[in-house]
Amino acid sequence: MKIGKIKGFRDHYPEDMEIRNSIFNRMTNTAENFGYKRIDFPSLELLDMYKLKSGSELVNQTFSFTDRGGRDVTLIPEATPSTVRLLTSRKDLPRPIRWYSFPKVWRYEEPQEGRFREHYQFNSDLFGIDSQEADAEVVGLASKILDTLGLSGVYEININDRSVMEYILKDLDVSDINTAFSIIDKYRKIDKNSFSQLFKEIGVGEKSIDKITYLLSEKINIKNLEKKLRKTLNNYDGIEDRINRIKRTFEIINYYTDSNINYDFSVVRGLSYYTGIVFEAFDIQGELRAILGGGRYNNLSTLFSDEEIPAVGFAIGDAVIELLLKRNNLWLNNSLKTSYYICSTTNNYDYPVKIANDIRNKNKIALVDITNRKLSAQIKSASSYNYAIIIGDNEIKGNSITIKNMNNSEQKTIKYVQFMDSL
RNA sequence: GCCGGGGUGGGGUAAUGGACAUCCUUGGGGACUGUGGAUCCCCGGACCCGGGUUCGAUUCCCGGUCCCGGCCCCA
Repeated sequence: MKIGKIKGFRDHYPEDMEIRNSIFNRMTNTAENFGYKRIDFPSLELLDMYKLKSGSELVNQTFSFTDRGGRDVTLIPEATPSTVRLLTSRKDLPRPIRWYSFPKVWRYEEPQEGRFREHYQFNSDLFGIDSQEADAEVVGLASKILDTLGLSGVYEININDRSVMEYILKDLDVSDINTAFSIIDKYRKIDKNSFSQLFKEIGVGEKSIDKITYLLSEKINIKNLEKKLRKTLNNYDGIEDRINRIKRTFEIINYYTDSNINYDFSVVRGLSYYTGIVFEAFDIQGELRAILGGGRYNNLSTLFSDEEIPAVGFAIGDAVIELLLKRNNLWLNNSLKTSYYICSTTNNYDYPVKIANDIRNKNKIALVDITNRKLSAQIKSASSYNYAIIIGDNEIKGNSITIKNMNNSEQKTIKYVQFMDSL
């Protein structure tokens, strides 16, 4: 009987993993170049960790079960709570703290384009500083990662601020802020009438709805942010400091990337724990769901400890990135390691094994064909490597190797010491 | 959880209520006893699962499952 795999889960074969590794390495390497240190944590956590955070229907969207000890546990649906748990468990860490992680995360939802039940998620966070510099650094790292993957010009980042939105909504006499956020989150998915209707249902007047719609109607250049708010709000002065900070944040982000950065009032993110800046990256053509998302969550730490630790971070799932890279012909292996496939026409492998070892000591790829097949079959196997090295009685006697470049078929026999010196 | 479209060797496909299920490709081997990606030959490998209708089902019907996509939700 054939055993299939579980819905929404993926297998990855070598030809896929080579590229995946190469892409993932570029992402982590960029984070390390920013001074971020890697952490890791269990794939299984207590369900309470997520109940604390939001409660609601979250539990239905996780892979959860009761273990043999009667504990309710879940495969982690996101990295942030675990990251904050690690943070609050160590009081001795010098701040600011820059961490990244690259776990698999799980969500029990119907698979669709760019979404699986298991996926890799790159996360990075900056703890201990609540400032425009910290906000800009994290947005900057996010864009730098996309730039490093070759996506410059293909994406844009849309930024908003939860505290600004809260101020605006209060200024416009909206009382049910949380529901208002979830309506705003739907803005780009539903038509204007339904949008207005939802706001009416929570008792928002038509004038306010018009103003909200006016703000959300388009992504704007940061230069126009103040003007637009002055025109809309009953009282602008109370938000002035916050707007100035955002303007500064945008200025600093310009030092990290040339990509388009917009202010977009419709970006609020689904998570309830965000307190300041929130941002998402999208492909310019708007064909895919968000490439990455993040924001500031200053009070999440209070779920685990008494101390409030400022935090700002973001996450990138591998699924949408993969789609986007493939659409732009960037899903490529950029590993530069040279590879050698050693063919042997004798069944004495002493010399080939020694050669392979020496090559590996030079940090290059080498493997020995130990099949005893005829040479033509071995050469065929070698065709996916950079070089074939042929070893027979002649080479053994002469302390030499015959090396064939598999790209242009050029072949020569040289002394072994000469070959090693050339590596 | 809901809706739509799908499921034939590893990948891509053809046909069929009835006999050994088609072709391409990949893989293994050979023609070629020390030279690959050409050609030719040989070999291996498939009807998603269960039930129903039928003398007989890969084919028709129902259910399930998985895949693709959409909704809900979004970490």
